[in-house]
Amino acid sequence: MKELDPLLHSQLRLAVMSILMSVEEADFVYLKEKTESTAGNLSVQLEKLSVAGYISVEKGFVGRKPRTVCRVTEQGRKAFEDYVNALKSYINL
Amino acid sequence: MKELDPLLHSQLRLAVMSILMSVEEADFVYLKEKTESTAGNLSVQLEKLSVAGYISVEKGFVGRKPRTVCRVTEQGRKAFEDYVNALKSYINL
DNA sequence: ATAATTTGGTTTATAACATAAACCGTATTA
DNA sequence: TAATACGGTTTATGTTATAAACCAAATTAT
Repeated sequence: MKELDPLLHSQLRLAVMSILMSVEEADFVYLKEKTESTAGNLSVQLEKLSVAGYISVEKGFVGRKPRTVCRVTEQGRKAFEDYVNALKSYINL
Repeated sequence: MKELDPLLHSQLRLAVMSILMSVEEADFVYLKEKTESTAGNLSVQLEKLSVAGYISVEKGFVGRKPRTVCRVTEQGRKAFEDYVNALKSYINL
């Protein structure tokens, strides 16, 4: 049985990655709404994905309001695909 | 995005359930080998699945050696199927 | 004008969890 | 009879997820 990448095997991080896999880019507010997570939890998990190199996080301003934009990286895309393949050995489709 | 049953969203417990879904019954030693887990970890996770009603655990003896046999329950089977369906909303298959 | 609330977050504290290490009783082997 | 292995359980430890508290800036209400 293959190992399940612990960085992806977490509900919130998986949800974030899942969204980013299908959307080119998404900002903090959008991710928070879509995942129904708290801001604190989301902030922590985005940081982890970012440190792992699975996503890029751009912190900027729109007018004077902060705006954090996330994108999945090539590395993240690959990790996600590997994770899905590993999962298949657990839940025969 | 659907919730992922936290009891199943754990590598070892998922592996155990995955095995039990396809095998009628399996004993402790078999599960330990298949999952490559430590006995301690396996013991703890089996207990959790058992308390949740997802598996039945029969502790008996073969001669004087202990033998623990596990089976998935109807409730467990349903929970596993629900989990798989929930997963599909994360990793579009 | 200023006090209260909202927005967009981060940091810190806490509780749950996974895992490993230590242990136990019985059997077997040296 | 001493050491090792088998089949586990219990306890301790380190991570992890999550929530709570906080912060700065902007907006709304008084």
